[in-house]
Amino acid sequence: MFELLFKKFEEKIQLSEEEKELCRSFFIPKKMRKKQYLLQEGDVSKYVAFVEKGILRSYTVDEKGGEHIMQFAFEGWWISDQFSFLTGEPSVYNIDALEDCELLLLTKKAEDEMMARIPKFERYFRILLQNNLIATQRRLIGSLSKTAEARYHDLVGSCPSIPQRVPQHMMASYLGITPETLSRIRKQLSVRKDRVEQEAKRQA
Amino acid sequence: MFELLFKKFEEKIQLSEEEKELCRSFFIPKKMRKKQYLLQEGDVSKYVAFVEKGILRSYTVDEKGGEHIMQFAFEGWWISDQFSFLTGEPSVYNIDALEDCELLLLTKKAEDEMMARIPKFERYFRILLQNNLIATQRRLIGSLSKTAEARYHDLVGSCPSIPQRVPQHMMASYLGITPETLSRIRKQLSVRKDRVEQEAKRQA
DNA sequence: AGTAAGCCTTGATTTACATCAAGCTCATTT
DNA sequence: AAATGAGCTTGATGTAAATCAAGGCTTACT
Repeated sequence: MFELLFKKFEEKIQLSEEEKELCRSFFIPKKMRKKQYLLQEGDVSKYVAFVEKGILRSYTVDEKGGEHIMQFAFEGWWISDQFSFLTGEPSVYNIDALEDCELLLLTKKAEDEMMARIPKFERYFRILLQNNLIATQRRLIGSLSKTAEARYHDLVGSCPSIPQRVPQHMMASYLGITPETLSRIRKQLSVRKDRVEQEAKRQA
Repeated sequence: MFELLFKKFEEKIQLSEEEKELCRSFFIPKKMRKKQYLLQEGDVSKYVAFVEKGILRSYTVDEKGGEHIMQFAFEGWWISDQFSFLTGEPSVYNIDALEDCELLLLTKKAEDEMMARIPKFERYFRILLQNNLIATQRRLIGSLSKTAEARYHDLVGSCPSIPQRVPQHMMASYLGITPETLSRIRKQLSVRKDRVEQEAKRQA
């Protein structure tokens, strides 16, 4: 259950066996079924979740009922509403499972104790927050300056398995475009790819 | 010089007179002329800056030379490239002054020592990072789902003095639209406002 | 098996915004 | 005082993407 978590930790910080043992005790394992909510708008985010298996998404719903996906979380990623988690304010996000999932949950109390007992986690959690900010800033600049096609290209580039694992209308929602537009973009891309492949054949 | 800084601190944390005295010693006061750079793309961000007076902006420049403004920083705000500041990597942002400015600079070393000596600043700086993330997320959702007019409305709502203090083409860059489009939006808004005022007069 | 429901595609039309081009105003330079 | 240039406006035209509408393909219900 904890293999992936420790693998991820060890990309950034080193842990002794005792520390790992201690670590385990802070997390609550949880299985979730597809479509199940981890967090609903208006509730307080009690956990940060580490994804051992499956995919989740966080999203807001606007006045007209439109969904806007803030984040997808695949295996090895973290997901939560950081703001609600830290402040105890009700969340504006929903988080739900796109597939059956296995999670490791951390409460605020557990996180604080973890940082107190193993101070290098201070740094670790700060890096997570940092990376989240950077990714969001990049996405913002992209959404202000790039075409829908370029944004789709970036998304698939940074997460190649996404078209296989996430429904197309959700990718559209993440990109801030309609499902129709994404469908047309994909068609164009495949036509263009075909042409390139034909060229390559003719060359050979 | 430090009045505004302490006022801002005291919105979130309490400080004794000794702590304030100690605090002062960590900051480097700096005056900047209009158009002067605090940070240039490719350099490492050595400071976080607190703005006592004036306005700065951070922005990226794309391949085609287009500027994309990430942030404006007015009196009482903080500005830096958090990523470069924390990691020591070269920055992708430029930061420059839109007016003559008075800043209080904090190096990484000073920030660390400040947090070590007065631990409540751990919390303070985390809150800053947090708020930055939340604001960026909100702006992202807006840029994906709202019209240019609604985004302009939000901007002016959250910072009413901005049209007086920031050139229009920079607001356009922040909003991700052309100066022409912003000009037309403002015209429409003023026409609509006039109509409402005429109505009010007729009522009276 | 049959019907419904969700998801994707495709076409026709509309809309928001970009681009291109010209002219205006005001501050700065010479 | 004339000239230069930056910033804003306005109009004409072009384009990316939204909207509206319909049809086909799977998967799920009963």
